[in-house]
Amino acid sequence: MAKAARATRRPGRPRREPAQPDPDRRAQLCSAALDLFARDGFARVSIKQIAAGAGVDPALIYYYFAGKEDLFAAAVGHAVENGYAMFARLAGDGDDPVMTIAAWLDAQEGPGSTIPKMARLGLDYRRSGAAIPAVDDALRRFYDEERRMLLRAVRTGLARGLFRDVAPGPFARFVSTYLDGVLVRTVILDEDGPAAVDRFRVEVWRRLGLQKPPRRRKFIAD
Amino acid sequence: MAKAARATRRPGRPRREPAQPDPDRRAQLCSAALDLFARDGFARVSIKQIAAGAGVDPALIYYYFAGKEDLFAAAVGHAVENGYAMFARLAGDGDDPVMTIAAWLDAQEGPGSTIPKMARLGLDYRRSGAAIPAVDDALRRFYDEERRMLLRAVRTGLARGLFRDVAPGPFARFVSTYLDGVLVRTVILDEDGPAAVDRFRVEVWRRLGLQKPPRRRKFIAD
DNA sequence: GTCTATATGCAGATAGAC
DNA sequence: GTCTATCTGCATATAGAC
Repeated sequence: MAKAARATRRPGRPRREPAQPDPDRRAQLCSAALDLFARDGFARVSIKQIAAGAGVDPALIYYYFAGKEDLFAAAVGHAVENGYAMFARLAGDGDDPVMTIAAWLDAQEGPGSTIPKMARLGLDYRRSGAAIPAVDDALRRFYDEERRMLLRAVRTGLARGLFRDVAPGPFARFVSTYLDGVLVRTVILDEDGPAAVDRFRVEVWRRLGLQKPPRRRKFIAD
Repeated sequence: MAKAARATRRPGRPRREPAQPDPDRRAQLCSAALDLFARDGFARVSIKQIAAGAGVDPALIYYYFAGKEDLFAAAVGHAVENGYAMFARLAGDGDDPVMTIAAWLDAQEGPGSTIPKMARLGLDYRRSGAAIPAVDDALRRFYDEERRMLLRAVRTGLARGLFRDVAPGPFARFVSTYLDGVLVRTVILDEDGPAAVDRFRVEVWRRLGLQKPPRRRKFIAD
């Protein structure tokens, strides 16, 4: 730590992170790291594994990142970007609140989806005891954005008279929380995640005063 | 298991696990390990930490257990024993289904409670990719027993005409799943767990057709 | 930018004294 | 039973060649 004043950014000597070597490679490493971190947890994943997953040498990781923690933070940031793009796609999908909510429910499952990945990353990170401001921010922003998208869909549906009267805030919280519970049961008890989401979809539709939920969409949100 | 004819258990030479040195110490080690595994996860906890937590030398762990995994399995088994005792206490508590369910809800929060501990252990274990039959069985038995206790309480309440008509199976699953979701939100978003449980209690009481939920009990189930 | 070679440290595990 | 001393291996991380 160069005490502060000016010393933090010497022009001539490029520092580890600020230099922009190969953005594609960086993204590739983030993506490989993200998959492994989300699946096995920070402590169980080695730099070697991540490098192997990306098809490069372990030492290269240290060219792009200051260390394992820095890579983790970057991977979480990468996931948040994915999430933002997904939420935008869901919300903009014809601006139909019913379809938005249906597509969001469909995005809850499958190991490739960003939503369960973020939940796993977040659980693991919180339990690590580590405090990385960039990760704290990223997690908060992700869940804030998800909530905003949901609230907007519910309010739009209410305004158009599509939904029975529900309180958007509590409703959004209820639905999000339940789906996190589904994730837990799926992991711990090896239950059928998609089936659990399907059952819940019926409950959600009932609460919104809608008819039978639409057939499961083929559309992969993520 | 002494399945294999005789070879597994030579009488003269005491093997690592079958010997029964000091049951109290063994339980103490399980308990210390349980707390740490549940809090930080298997991979982040070192034998050294566990020994320090129990106030003994790390080498002693290997006198009582065959290794870290064996200790983990024993700790999970220990937690299941705690859980059984707790469920029995909840169910036998005056045989009042309303109080049983209320006490069970109260037991959902607090890091000392076995229920969230089991959830954390289970999540961590499943993600580790390890396959330890003893742990698989223990997890299944814990959740089976919890479910049995819940179902019994609901059915008793229905039989006595205390509850509005609900389907016991789906209801039990719904409540358990939601509470797992509360755990996740509590950990990831640092939400107020007890407050979330209190809110949910209102919803549960409404579904059961009961009046205002009772005040939070002082009784610590665990 | 990417790799080879290597330093360093710590965690799991064992042998053996007491 | 419990501890001291120690071995082993792997993971993070760096130095430097290409």
